[in-house]
Amino acid sequence: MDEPRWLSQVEMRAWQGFLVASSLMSRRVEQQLKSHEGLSHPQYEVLVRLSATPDGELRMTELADAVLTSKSGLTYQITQLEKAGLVRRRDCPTDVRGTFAVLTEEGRRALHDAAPGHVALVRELFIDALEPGQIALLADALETVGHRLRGDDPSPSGPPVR
Amino acid sequence: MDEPRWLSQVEMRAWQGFLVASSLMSRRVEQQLKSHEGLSHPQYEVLVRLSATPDGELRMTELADAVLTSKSGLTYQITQLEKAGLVRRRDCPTDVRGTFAVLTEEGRRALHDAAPGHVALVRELFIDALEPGQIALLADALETVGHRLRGDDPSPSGPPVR
DNA sequence: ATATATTGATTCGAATTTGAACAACCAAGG
DNA sequence: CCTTGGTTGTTCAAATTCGAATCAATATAT
Repeated sequence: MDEPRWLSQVEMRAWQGFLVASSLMSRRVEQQLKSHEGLSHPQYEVLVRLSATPDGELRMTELADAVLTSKSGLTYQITQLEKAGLVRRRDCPTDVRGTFAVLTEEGRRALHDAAPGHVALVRELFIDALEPGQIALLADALETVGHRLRGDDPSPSGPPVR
Repeated sequence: MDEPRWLSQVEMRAWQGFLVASSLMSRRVEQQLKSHEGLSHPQYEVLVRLSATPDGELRMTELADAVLTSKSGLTYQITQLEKAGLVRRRDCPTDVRGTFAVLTEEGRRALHDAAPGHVALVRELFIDALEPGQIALLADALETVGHRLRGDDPSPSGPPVR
């Protein structure tokens, strides 16, 4: 790492743009959700994931992976959501250690109520700021980056020695 | 807002991709910086901004705006950096209320040491994952989104009446 | 069967973030 | 001059995040 390849101007713009967009978008989404249904963004994501499931339930670890948070972070959020009545915990019948997070009816309603405003904001600040062609390219590019970040990666930087 | 326009599949992919990339990238960068020079990402950004200045100093409010953090958040980080000896505070001569954050020599060295590893990570996970053409498109798209988020916006939704 | 390793979820402490409240101060107009 | 409004940075409490440690239970291997 003696002589690093610095970023070109356009690479810098992309990276800076990414940081700025991430940071500002995150705050706007957070504020919007909090002011509407009193949800945090992580909480909203939890509800979305649960609702996307046939039974409205998911194991804690699976859910933590899905919403990209630590296990302890999810424990905290589920506790909050449980206090709010939007989710409840259910013990796993086949594994005593396991716990399901289950979407309640009230949780489903909260999501139903929060979704339109949330989508409207995302559309206003993100989607509608861009040309349709840009959206498609963004989707591809960001998914590529996501794969590399996840590690389901064809070559992290030269093939793994195995 | 009675009947919201939901996201199309490709719009969903773009948005999800953005969330995933933001979240994972943020964590990776954080870990990398912390393990190398013991800096957090916000702290690194502070050092970068200060070093980009002729005198290596910036008013607190300006700096807070530059690194996209709240004023109180910056106060906290500068205090941390001051404890670490990488930054010091200097009272503004012309405005008693004002404070400059000033990069110390040690701070400059810490940035100098941390930068290569940081850039290498950004390159590995973000830049080098993409084709040059994708980088350029990302740069444009994300800057557009950034402008809208900042509000220096030609049309938040319909041109301003002026 | 029994020892060993792995997994599932929670608890805990430390670090960080935000917005509101605050105190002191500058700037401008009357 | 002096009031009025906006600015500057900090303090404060509350919420949230993470990783390490923990404890129990399960899976695996011998």
